[in-house]
Amino acid sequence: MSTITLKKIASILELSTATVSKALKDYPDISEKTKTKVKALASSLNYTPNSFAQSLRNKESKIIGLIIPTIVHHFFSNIINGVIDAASDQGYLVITLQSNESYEDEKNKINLLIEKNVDGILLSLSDKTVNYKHINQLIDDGVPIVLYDKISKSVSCSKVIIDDFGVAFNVTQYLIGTGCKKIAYIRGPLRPQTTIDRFMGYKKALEENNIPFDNDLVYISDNLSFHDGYNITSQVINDHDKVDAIFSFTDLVATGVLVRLKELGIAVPEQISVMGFSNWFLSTITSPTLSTVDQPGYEMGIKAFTLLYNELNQIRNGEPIKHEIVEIATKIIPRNSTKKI
Amino acid sequence: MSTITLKKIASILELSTATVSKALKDYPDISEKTKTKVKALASSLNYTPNSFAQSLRNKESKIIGLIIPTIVHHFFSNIINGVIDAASDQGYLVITLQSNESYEDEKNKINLLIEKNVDGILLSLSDKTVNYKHINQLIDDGVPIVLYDKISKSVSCSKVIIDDFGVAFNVTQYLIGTGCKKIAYIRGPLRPQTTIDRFMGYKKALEENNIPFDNDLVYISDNLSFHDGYNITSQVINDHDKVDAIFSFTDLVATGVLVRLKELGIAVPEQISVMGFSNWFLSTITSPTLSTVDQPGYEMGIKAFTLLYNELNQIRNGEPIKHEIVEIATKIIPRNSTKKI
DNA sequence: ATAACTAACGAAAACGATTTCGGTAAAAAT
DNA sequence: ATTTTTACCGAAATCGTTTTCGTTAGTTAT
Repeated sequence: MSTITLKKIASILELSTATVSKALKDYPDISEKTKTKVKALASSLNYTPNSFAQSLRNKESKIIGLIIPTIVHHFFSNIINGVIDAASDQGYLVITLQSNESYEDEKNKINLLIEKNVDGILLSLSDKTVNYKHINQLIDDGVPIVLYDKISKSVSCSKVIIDDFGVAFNVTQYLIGTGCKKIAYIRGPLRPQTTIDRFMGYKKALEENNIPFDNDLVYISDNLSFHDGYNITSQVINDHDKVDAIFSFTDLVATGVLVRLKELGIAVPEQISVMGFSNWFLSTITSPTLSTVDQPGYEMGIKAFTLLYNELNQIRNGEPIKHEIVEIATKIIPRNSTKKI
Repeated sequence: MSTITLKKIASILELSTATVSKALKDYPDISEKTKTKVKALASSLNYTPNSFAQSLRNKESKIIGLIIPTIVHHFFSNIINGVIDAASDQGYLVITLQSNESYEDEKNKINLLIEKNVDGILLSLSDKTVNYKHINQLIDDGVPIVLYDKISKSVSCSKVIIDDFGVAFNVTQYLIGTGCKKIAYIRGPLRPQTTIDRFMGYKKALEENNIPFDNDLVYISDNLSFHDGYNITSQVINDHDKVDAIFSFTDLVATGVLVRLKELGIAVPEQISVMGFSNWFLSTITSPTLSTVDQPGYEMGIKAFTLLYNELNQIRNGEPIKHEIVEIATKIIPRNSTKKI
């Protein structure tokens, strides 16, 4: 009932709190005899240090903040999972918050975390964030922060990303390798770096294969939804003849593409190949199953925490802080919505 | 850079920290003049109270713990979302942890949260948990806890549930209403209360319609996976003639059922109706789309936090703690995998 | 003019854990 | 026998906020 403290243990053993504290942490200036005595009593009394007092004294909470654009999302769920696992391994706990792809929310949530004195923050930028003052402010204040997935090149901090450019390049190359020549591309919103890089990869691959880039073949899906994929597909078919592939920014959109193509009686992949991105679970159960790119959220989460953890240690040891940029490997997962090579 | 504290403000204004503290919290024994002076300086200096000191002093962290069996799961993602939203509204932050459906993990994660002095815990029991000592221990220690979704009737605390029995009863009734007479049921693991209740609801509906219960029509899916649904469907077709409906514990399993039936050339719903449970997103994109039951995770999350919050307030006010059991409404969502009434 | 209030502020003691800097005893060295 | 070590332990200051209980100066009442 009544919480048990160092003072209580000390008074029972007729020692000082200083001695008890040091005994529990194996300080060399405490005899083995009292150490074992103290430890025995502490464990029998089920003593756990008051974390508030520890945090106050040590100036660290052993808690980190994680800001996710949208929690209910397969990829980001995996990120959360990875972060929490990696953090637990090092004795850190994770407070998760959601930015809802809103700049205001992002700022507010960051402030909440700062007020709670988290030791560091893991952040994926909202699609609406175009101003990075709030992030740079954090960095100036010495709050360790690492950006993951949706990053900005104009912020100087550690980052975990995938090689969006390279992957999009390879995917396009792959489609061309299966004989596709007129590849429509459904891209995401204009601003985020990921959407820009993937778009550039797509474009570059066309160039290298001497396929003229046609801006009319590029469609924008603003909210990356099933319905966007569905509707855009109608447009694609309406606008163009002989499109033989649709490469879509994310699996959810690609699923909409598949459904619409089936309605239109267009054979996949015989007439049109469809390629997704992210390897959501649902890509394994569409018909036909969806070729896609594995985007390893769990690993990204692990890595993001690891980078943060490194910076935390650098700070603790008074070393200069080294920012690191890590690229997570991805791979194409061919399934039945694209032709065999 | 250097963190700014009450003491610092006090010395600048030549006041005591006591006065500054009270001024910021609008104590009546501070003059308006000094209040405005203090507040002005505090905000211009961007003062935020040190949460560690506050927690230590006030004995509350304004953080709650949330334990989820598996994070990467549509229903539970929605729970997380609801909890976080409801908590933020009241100034609480949420530490999320995962039990991985393991009893040991569940115990350990609870301990981590307790050591961090969270103000309360939201818990969904792991499938492996059959012993409730660790939970009752918490309750005895006065830690507010509310169970959600996967609960136990033998623990006395607040709970948020859906009426599993009633829903399963209604679903079965619904299938019978569309003309089904031989309904196979794919249930979940034996122990959890939700799986028991849903099974009982299924059974009861058969009884009330004078359809003899046949235990051979009940299959167990231990890990509630797509593959379980797929494989069990093979068995169902192999074991029985004239099965005209398969009611499955969760959408993921039902999706496996759909895929396997399609492979076997069995028409859905003409030959066999398929019913899922949970209304995952994927149930809207299967072919045919899956009839299911809406299981509102977001609302459950909100409600779960609300119950916890109520208990927190009762404790703060020294009132007796009242446990509450809330049932969240669910509804059947007919789609194309079942016949029209 | 004295007593009785009121208004406005501060001193100081928590909350628990950590750590520096001594201090005392016993053991070893001279 | 005296000095120097060594081995152990404790006092006390901190971390930053909160809150009780005074205290003082100024007001109002008698």
